[in-house]
Amino acid sequence: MLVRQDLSYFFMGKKVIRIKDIAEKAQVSTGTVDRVIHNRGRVAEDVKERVNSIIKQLNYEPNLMARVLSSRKTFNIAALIPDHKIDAYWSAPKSGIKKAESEFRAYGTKIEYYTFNPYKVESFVKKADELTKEKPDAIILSPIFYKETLPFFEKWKSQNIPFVLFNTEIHEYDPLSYIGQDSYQSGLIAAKLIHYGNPDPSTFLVAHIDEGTANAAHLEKKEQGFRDYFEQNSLSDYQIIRAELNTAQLSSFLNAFDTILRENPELKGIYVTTSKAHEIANLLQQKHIRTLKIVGYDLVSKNIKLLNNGMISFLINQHPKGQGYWSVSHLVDHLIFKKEVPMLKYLPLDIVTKENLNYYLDSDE
Amino acid sequence: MLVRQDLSYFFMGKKVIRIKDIAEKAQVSTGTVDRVIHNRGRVAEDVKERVNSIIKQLNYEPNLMARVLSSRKTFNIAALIPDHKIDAYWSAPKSGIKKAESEFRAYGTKIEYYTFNPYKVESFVKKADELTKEKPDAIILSPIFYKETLPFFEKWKSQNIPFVLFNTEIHEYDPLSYIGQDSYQSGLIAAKLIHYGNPDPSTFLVAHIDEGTANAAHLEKKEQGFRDYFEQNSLSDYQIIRAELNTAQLSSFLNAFDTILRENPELKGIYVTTSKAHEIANLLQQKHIRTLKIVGYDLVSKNIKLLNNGMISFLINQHPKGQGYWSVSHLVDHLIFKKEVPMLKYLPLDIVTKENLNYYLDSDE
DNA sequence: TTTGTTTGTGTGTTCGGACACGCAAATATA
DNA sequence: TATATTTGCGTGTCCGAACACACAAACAAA
Repeated sequence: MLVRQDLSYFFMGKKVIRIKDIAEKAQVSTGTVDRVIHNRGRVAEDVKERVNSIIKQLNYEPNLMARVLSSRKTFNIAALIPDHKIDAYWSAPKSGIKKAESEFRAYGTKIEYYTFNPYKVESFVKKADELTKEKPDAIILSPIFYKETLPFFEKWKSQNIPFVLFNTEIHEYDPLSYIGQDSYQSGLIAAKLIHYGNPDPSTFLVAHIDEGTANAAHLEKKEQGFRDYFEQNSLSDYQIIRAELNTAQLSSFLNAFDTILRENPELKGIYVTTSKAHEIANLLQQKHIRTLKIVGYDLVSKNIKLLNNGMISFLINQHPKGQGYWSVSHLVDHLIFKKEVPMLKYLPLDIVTKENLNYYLDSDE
Repeated sequence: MLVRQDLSYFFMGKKVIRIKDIAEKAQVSTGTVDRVIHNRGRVAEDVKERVNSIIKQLNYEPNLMARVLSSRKTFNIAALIPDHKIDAYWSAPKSGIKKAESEFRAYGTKIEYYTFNPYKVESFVKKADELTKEKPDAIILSPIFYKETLPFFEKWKSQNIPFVLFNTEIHEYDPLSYIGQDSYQSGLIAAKLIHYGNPDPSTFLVAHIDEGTANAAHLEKKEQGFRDYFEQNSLSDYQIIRAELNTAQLSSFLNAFDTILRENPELKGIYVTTSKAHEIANLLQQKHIRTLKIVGYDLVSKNIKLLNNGMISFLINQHPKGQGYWSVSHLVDHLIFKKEVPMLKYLPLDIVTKENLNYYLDSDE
């Protein structure tokens, strides 16, 4: 008969501590140590303290492999996200979620998708209701409807279901974690880029296109960052104007834009705070106007085309794929590995030109 | 007595395949399946085929947790890297390696560091010799000395020790993987940035500072990218000049630079292809020249200071930390998880301004 | 005092895979 | 033919942690 002896092995000169080692040192059984670790009760107070102090002293770190393997739970994560068939932007976060899903599948995570129409509140509420009924172990969502989301937060909170937000930040009922971009900083960057390309005093337009109240806070922060750049650098001879445009009503959109062009002959740059820079760029292309610098957001295909032909100067990439990925990753760290996860994770803001576009298109963060 | 029955559990509707399941279906024992999987021989040919076809058919994916847990090997990885006390640039890759080390410690990886003086070949050779004697399970290195590295590659190759290169690319004796930046593309980007800020025809300087032959290929590629940008965009009325400067001999450096300034009154921008943009920026600051746009590389503290006060317009970040991290990560994927790893990984090129600097300073990729 | 419940602790099985060993049958060598 | 060796396959233990269960002692209720 084979008996491999108890190695209690060493790693980098240090003994690797197992529950068994703690048990021996504390003169109790592994079961007791386990009960202490998981606070499952049924342990005498003095023993508990003794074990805990030994755990601390030996700097015990549980073996995650063994933990995952032995407690073979499956965690159901619900992802409440906008339908990418309706707004292409959302395909990136989804692919990030999918990437994480496949990476963490082995740990027993399962993701159920609830997709809603980003332009219809009812659709959001309906899906959120469905999801809540299923009582998932955790939730990922982009709460683009502020008012309607709050009651759900309350419910999840009371049911102790952790949720992670991405893309859109809501502070109330603190989520486990928020993954997103720093809108204010991105406004600063946009300003820098536009200013850098137009060193002489002129007029710049901040255009909020096609996003109503849903993202209002974000857009405001972006605009504030943009304006503050000029303020901070004492560039008071630059004029910043703003416009809210909606391409749904095409003719009024065209009119409004024409008016802006007419009334601002000194206009040299446009900062589009949403992913709709292509709407403006297309228009300018049709009008054969090539003197305006456009800075926009997000690597959606329509933007990419116009970045490549030079109509758009820069796109700021908010790592939408990374947002999806990290949302899941944080949840897995929390649920499975019981790690502390940061409450806030701002993803980097990448400045994308046609020259470095390739990296961001299929970067697998 | 408790008997938990064999669950052969389901996940997302699909049965999760274990060795046991394969064994049952193939009417053999798990030991046999194991021998097939690991090609340990001692299996009849027909059985082997049967098992293999079932593995394929059921799309068996080994449980990595279980694998790591049961085969409790420790892998010794040797990291051969330049001393960051001599050149600050190298602290970033090292911190990336350390990050990966702590992340993968649980999988049984141990990293031994061999640091050499990046300015002394002998130092490199000595450390490489030491390392080779230790017969590590894998090697990570930045082969900044081309000629001297080749014999080691040969040796490691013959000893079947996989090695990963980062930062500096050498094609011969193909490494397991190369992690680095696309120098040519970064030249293009630099050109775009400098041109964007100087739309009117003028002169630009490509300055190679303080790096001799070690990085020659890289620097050439950068310059080529820079020049090609103007070519591709038919900007033939821009003049591109080049200079190789060495700050070690200070007076000749100053003289050379003065000459350049004197002879090129139309000079509007400087592209520093190394991490030494601060040398130029400092000089210009002393001379109170603020009309030149400088684009350089790497977030070393001296550069950061000058980025923040506006002397340097942009820094291109080559993700040095990520290079270290991904080197280890690829090795772990290969050694432990037996995954396919890409032969080439170009990390993104980030355009850093003082506005988005924060993200890159402690971004934990 | 007897019976029931709570508290404290130890034991044994399991997760999926790796590998050492046992052992019979087939084949080779004497 | 007797003895060695190789080949093919099964069994059992272990990795470290989780958790179900067994069971004695302490305490409470009858």
